[in-house]
Amino acid sequence: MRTRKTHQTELVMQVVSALDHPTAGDVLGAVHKEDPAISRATVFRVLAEAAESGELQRLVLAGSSDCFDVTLGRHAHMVCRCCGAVSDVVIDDTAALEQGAVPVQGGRIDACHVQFFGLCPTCNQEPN
Amino acid sequence: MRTRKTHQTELVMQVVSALDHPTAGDVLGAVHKEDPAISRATVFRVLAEAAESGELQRLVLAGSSDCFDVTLGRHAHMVCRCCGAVSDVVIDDTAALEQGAVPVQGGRIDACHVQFFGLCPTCNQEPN
DNA sequence: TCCTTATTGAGACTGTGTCTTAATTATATC
DNA sequence: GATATAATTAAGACACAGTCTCAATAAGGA
Repeated sequence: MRTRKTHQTELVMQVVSALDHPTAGDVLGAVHKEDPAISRATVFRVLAEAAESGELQRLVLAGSSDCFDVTLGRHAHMVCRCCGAVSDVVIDDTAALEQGAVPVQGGRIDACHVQFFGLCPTCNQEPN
Repeated sequence: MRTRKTHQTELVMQVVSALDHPTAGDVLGAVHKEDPAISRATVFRVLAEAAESGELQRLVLAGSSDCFDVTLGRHAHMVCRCCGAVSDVVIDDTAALEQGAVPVQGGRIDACHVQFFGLCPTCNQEPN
């Protein structure tokens, strides 16, 4: 757990809140606009610790790099197949899906991860 | 499309069929037991091309490196949270889930990716 | 057998994420 | 306000998965 309040951590957390589902790289870019002296390791470390402590949610997505989300409640995500943007999706409970799932070789299912692909609002309105 | 039949491609495809959901690294390891002269680039390239042509399915999973599957039909996968092994899971149609999904910021949902986590048969039987 | 060109091997390169270590600095205590 | 100490940081090495380039090799048709 983090015991001291530092300029670096404050800035990272502020930037994460300001951006929409940023990757660590996105956060690093935005942080560097404010203070280029902050190191890459610090940004990755602060994000990892915030995710660890539950202050943020780390989104581990198929085919994208990890994103960070300030919305903590259970919800799913959509990855735009045009620009890669990640956005929130409200879904029904997946209990039924999990109930109906049969592990062919056996074993036990614990959890279910659902992720959508599609077009974000911006790309959906473009002529292509 | 591949027009020539080579020793390297034959060995890679044979190894993929023999293994269960191998990663490119797994395939490389197994290929090297037979012929250490085959290069990493060749293994990655052959796998990518086979996936591209539909001969194999590339599984892009959240939190794991890509795996290759000789089973082509639509099915889901379970990742063992103990050993990381990937195994097949038969699931119900996800159309209902997709129907009930609401993109909070708007946009359009195209596809749905479902992935399970749990214990593979082996890890499920261990005392821990 | 010879030629053409598809395929390969080697290794550079990229992106994402982690780890190590010495230097810095936030905060408690005086 | 000054000092001590231990948490935090900066820098950069490292690891891993995957891609790309390009000269060398070899498959298969003529």
